[in-house]
Amino acid sequence: MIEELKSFVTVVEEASLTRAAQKLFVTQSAVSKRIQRLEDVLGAQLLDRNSKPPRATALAHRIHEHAVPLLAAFNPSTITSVERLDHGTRRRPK
Amino acid sequence: MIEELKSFVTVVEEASLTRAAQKLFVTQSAVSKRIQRLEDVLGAQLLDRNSKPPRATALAHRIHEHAVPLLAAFNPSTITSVERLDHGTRRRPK
DNA sequence: TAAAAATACTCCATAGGTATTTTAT
DNA sequence: ATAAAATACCTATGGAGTATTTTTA
Repeated sequence: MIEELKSFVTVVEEASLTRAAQKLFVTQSAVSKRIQRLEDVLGAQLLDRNSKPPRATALAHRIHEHAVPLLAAFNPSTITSVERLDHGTRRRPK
Repeated sequence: MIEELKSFVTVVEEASLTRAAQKLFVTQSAVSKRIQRLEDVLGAQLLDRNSKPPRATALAHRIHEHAVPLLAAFNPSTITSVERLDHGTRRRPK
């Protein structure tokens, strides 16, 4: 889930599926499909494919704006040591 | 992906996995696992399970704060008609 | 002991990789 | 012509349901 969101953010910032894929250590195909999936649930376009590299739409920028702070909250460095669960915090299966 | 995030938000707001599951039209089991998945990627707890219903952690509230505006951006009503792709906007396979 | 959450198990959908085709420059 | 993105195809993974067990109150 975070991966999908991170992919989107990376694509917008790199303005390139290929470069985003490299940064994310996945295939260009995978990134392409992740964006398409997002577009499908949105029912709207995130990329304008009439140019190459594709240009992020206004909607994409709006979402990007909110996605970045969320990803930051997910960043390990923003998590305090007391919150971190290294071991045995969750009930263990017997 | 949005579903997973929406589940988290719903759980925090309902303060109950069962009620969240009902609202989301999925199983309590599914919601439980979605939260656990998020906790795993975070490496931190989102819920304090020492009480019932479980209480959202500070981290959970921090993430919730950012997740809500993002979900709003994903809401169809915030998408303009020109952005919306009803048909034939994406290149069609021949 | 009753209600809620976690788990074990199974099944199927789908995310991702490879190879290829299509498209923009 | 060439580099980038989209697609077809296939496979493995993991997400979701059911049934059950554990746990809090």
